Amino acid sequence: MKLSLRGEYALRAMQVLAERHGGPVVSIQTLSEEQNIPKRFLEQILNDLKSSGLVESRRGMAGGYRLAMAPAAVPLASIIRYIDGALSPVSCVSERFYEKCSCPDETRCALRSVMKEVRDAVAQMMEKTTLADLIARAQKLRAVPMGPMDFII
Amino acid sequence: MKLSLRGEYALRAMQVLAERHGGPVVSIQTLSEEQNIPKRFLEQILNDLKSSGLVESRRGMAGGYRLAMAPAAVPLASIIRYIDGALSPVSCVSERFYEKCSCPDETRCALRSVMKEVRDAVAQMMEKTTLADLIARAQKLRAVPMGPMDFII
DNA sequence: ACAATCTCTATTGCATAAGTAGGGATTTGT
DNA sequence: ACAAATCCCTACTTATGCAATAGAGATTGT
Repeated sequence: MKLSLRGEYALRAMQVLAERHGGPVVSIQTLSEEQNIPKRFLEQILNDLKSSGLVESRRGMAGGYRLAMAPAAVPLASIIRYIDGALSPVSCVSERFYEKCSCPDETRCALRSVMKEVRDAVAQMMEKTTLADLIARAQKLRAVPMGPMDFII
Repeated sequence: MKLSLRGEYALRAMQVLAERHGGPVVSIQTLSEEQNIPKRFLEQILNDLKSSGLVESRRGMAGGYRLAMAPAAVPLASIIRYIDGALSPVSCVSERFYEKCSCPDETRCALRSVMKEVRDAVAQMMEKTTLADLIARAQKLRAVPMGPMDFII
């Protein structure tokens, strides 16, 4: 039930790009250092994201990456789907990555109906949360930076 | 974001065992045929489930497996967690399989707070749904066997 | 020209998943 | 007692995908 590291890196990089949206492009170097992501690996991931149309790049000395659209227009689901594939726990309930499963009767499969609800919950969450929401959350978290336990010393 | 095949097989086998709860034990052979699961692979899985205490076995000629407890006492979450591990999309939000992540500040990570909500949604669903619920669903699905489109011809 | 960047393809190493195999132990039916 | 069907256990194989690394090329600003 896990996201790949690749997917996690993609989300984190995209969040940084979203925070700097409007400013100059951000280099892999910067993203890599800021988020502790292996540079060469991140390079691949950003290349994929570029193919997806979610980011644009600028080459050369002052090159780097930026979002291809406004943060509010990019749901997390798009990023994950492009990098990792299905959001569904089993592919027989996936809308975009459907594959037949080996169970005797898919139409009457009780497990399938449960998994469909899980899928819907996850998809709805990932669909409605955009990079802009991520930025808003980050701001709130900065405002109340510490958990309750951190005041003990 | 996917369940392993191993996990899916486990759930399907457990569902059959739940349906036959109270009756005689069910052999691997039967489970394998009924659910189209490779026999030898299923054998391993059932062995694992036995170690977890969720099923009991009986050896010998009329041997097989049965649930170790009532279907209503077995949430899907227990099965998945035992076979596949965490329900969380990233391990830094997992309650039982927590691992530190590589992001600069976990306590203020916006992505993490989103993932935590996803985790909670999935966990709640898997926790509240038991094998007994699965049986109930299966009965409802048998009562209304076909989807609307199936009436066209 | 040069340096910093992105671009593209390939390769490697590693872990895990999925499935297979063989032989042993236990129970039942005859 | 014996055979047949089953579970039990360990090991092995094979495939797949993930994570990371490598090298050579293209683009841009100075």
